[in-house]
Amino acid sequence: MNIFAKHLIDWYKYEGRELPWRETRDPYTIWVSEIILQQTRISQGTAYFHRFIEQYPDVSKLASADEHDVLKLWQGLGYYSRARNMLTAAKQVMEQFGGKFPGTYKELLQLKGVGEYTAGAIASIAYNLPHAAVDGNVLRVLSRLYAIDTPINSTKGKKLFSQLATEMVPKEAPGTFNQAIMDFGATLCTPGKPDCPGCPLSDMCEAYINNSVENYPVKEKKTKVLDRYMHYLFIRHEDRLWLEKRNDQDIWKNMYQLPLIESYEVLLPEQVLHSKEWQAIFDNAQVEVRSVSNEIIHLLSHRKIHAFFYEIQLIKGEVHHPAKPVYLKDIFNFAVPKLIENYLTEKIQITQS
DNA sequence: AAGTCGGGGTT
DNA sequence: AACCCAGACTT
Repeated sequence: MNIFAKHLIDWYKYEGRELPWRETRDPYTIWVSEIILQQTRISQGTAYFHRFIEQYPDVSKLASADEHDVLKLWQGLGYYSRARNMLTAAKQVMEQFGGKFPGTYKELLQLKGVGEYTAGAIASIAYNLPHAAVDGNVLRVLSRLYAIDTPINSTKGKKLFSQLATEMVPKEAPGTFNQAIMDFGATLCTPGKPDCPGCPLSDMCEAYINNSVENYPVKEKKTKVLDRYMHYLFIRHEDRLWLEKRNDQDIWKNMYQLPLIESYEVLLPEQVLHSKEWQAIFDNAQVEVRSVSNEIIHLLSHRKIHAFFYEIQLIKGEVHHPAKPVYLKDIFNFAVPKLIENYLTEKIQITQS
């Protein structure tokens, strides 16, 4: 075994974290944990992991689930394509792999939502196969260890780091090594203020030797954030509220929301009330606009959403909109984006107090 | 190769 | 405000 792997596994033995999904070798359970933890901190994902395994204890249960139920379970976690893809993948396991979770790296890669990282993680942790699992932690650790300037998110960088990681994986303990290097990156070789004095690899770390640890890893690009303006209509009539399902190829696909008037520039309430969209929705109906919320900023990784909530009472007439009236007592059964959840939670509390 | 897709914690 | 988190998919 190479010296890096030896030190990392030794460190892991004493400093590694105890995590729920480390108590099993079941590939389904490990898969669930890996998908949940994509771009997600353990502190945020753990509760979702427990609820997911409780509701869908095996792949056949998940395969026969309703997509909306899975999205509801995923609500608040973000990157909802993960939930939709898991349902697709579960059906793949039932149909293409006869209900048995695929047992090789190549087969794992065929599952929807499983990329190189996740396939390597499952293959190594569940099956002890010698594949690397290169996540953000591994990129950081390797870039420092070898003082590599190639951007980690460039095509060249991905290939290079994947190669390095694969060479480092010891055939004796691939799963243990992959979890060790990830824990090491998450708790010691951290993005800011890494604990170099307490690091068992500092003697061999090129970046530390050059006193340049903070310069690694190198990334190219930055995502530019676009503004979107969402004018949500909280339309009430007696004990019902209008909700619609988002179907477009867009954020929050297949989740529910309040009827929406969207613009790509700032609109005053006066302009919303006189917009074509508004006129089309309410036509000859009689409504009262009870209130308009302040601007609520909802930040996503690549969008800045400016949201406004219009509280509208339908007095009489019809609402011409694909949205359907649902009973207020049922609204929390619908999967909604965090932005909507926050508003509804606050609004219903006020309504009931 | 660049853009899309969430939400939350840390600095 | 910027960065990052057990990334993958689409264009």
